[in-house]
Amino acid sequence: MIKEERQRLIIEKLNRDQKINLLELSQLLNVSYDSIRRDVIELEDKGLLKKVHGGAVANTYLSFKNPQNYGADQQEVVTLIRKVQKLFDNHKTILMDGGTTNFHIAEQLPRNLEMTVITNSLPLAAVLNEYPKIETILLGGTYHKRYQITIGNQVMKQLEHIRVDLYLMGFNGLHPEVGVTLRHYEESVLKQKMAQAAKKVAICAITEKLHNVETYKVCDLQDIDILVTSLKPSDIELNGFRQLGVELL
Amino acid sequence: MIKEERQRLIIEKLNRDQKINLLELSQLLNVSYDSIRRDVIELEDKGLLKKVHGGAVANTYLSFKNPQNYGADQQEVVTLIRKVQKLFDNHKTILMDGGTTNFHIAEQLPRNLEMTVITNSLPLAAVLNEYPKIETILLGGTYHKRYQITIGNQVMKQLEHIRVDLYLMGFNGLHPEVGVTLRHYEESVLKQKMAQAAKKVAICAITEKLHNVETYKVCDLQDIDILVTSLKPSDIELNGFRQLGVELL
DNA sequence: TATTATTTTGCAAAAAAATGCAAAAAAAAG
DNA sequence: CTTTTTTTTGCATTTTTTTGCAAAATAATA
Repeated sequence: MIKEERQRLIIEKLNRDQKINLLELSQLLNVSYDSIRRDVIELEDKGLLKKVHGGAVANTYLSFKNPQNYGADQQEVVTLIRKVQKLFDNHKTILMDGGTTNFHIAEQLPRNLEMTVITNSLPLAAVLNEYPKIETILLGGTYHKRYQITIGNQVMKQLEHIRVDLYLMGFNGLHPEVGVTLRHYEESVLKQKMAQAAKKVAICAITEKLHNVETYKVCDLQDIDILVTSLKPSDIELNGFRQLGVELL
Repeated sequence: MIKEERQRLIIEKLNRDQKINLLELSQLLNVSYDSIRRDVIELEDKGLLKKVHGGAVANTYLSFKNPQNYGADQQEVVTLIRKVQKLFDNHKTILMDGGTTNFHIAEQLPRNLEMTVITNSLPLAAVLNEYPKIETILLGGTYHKRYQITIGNQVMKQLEHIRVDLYLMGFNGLHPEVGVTLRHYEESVLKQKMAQAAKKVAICAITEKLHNVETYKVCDLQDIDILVTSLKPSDIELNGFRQLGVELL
């Protein structure tokens, strides 16, 4: 039996039962436990299921997260998330702001990652709650209802006393000459401050946002240390982005 | 049976019965008492239920949204909430901490109330989000997963720069001689600080909490300006609570 | 207060996961 | 059709997680 067929059967069974048991499945399909386990790892990497001790469950199992409609570029988002995960390391402290990209990333982290996340996003704090070994620090301030983040002077002040290993910056537009841009002024100021509080700044861009320009500028491309995209570093789309000091992933 | 399957069955049974018994459940699922107990702890950490002695009940944050689930003291809670609403006025700034009581109060406010609420509770911020004219300020700090509040030094520091009209204090025990008490040390210290930041301090007590004493003391009864109960001010139960400076509602 | 039930804690056995390795199978190259 | 290279697979070993148990601490109840 070829791998693809096995994986198809796994997904089918998962859809029927909402859960699978590795041992049971290996006996049923008459292959070694390890093969099934490796299949499940692959399927998890593709974002098709969630691996748990002893088996796997559907992605939405026991979770209040509404099934994500990644939309057309689901595959791109999955690729992106896999790449950006390399930036997460045990014992690091990472600053993450709001936005859907960061939210998706936070949903897909390794279950036992041991680190500290500082954020001004309430949905992010809620997601991070699921990870037993992640310590979450929330930046306090005026609560922005629409974006579900805290903003304002108080957030700025707290940032002055913070120094993190990495800032994963959310944004709206990224252009080789203009730099990183945002649709909202207050956020753009906040993000500048956040960048100052970090040793390194990374941004994670879906292709759609490349070459896009919005109203308010956060910083130049040169101020970004790491740019994560789903493209190969040699891709034509990235012409102009290959600059001194910007690491392409 | 994998852990996730068990946990799902627990949640399902909980949704059906509104409460579960650990012993009963361990026999039903044929696993040790400890496993079930550990499952319940995990589920509580995820905010999916509330652990009680010998079992668990549906999470009040969620279940109270469903009026059917108010349980025995539904009527009392409704009376209380109606009374406490008199403390909320347009153009006031109120400090509210976590706890189910404050959560219920926040759920029932007049639609167009125009005021500012400062809080360290994430569920509270989420609820207040529904009111178009309430400005919410979130106190930032270390996120306590179980209670879904921020705690620690950072919260304390922010409180130093804050002065509010009223602090609606959540608590565990209230006794005429001992004063206001709490089950957790860190929270008790925080509440002291919060009380200092307010012109007036109010507490809202269901009868169950009257005469109750917990481990950590927050303040004396004299430090409370307003005590809201569902009882008449002349009620025998309130003997000892009628003290100089404490206004009974 | 005594008594019972429940929770907490530490511990050891069992189950499962991760890792490294080598044989087998498949694919690619010549 | 071989040979080489890559991928897949199963197995043994180590590490981690889960589980059940028992003693001690704590909470509820009579």
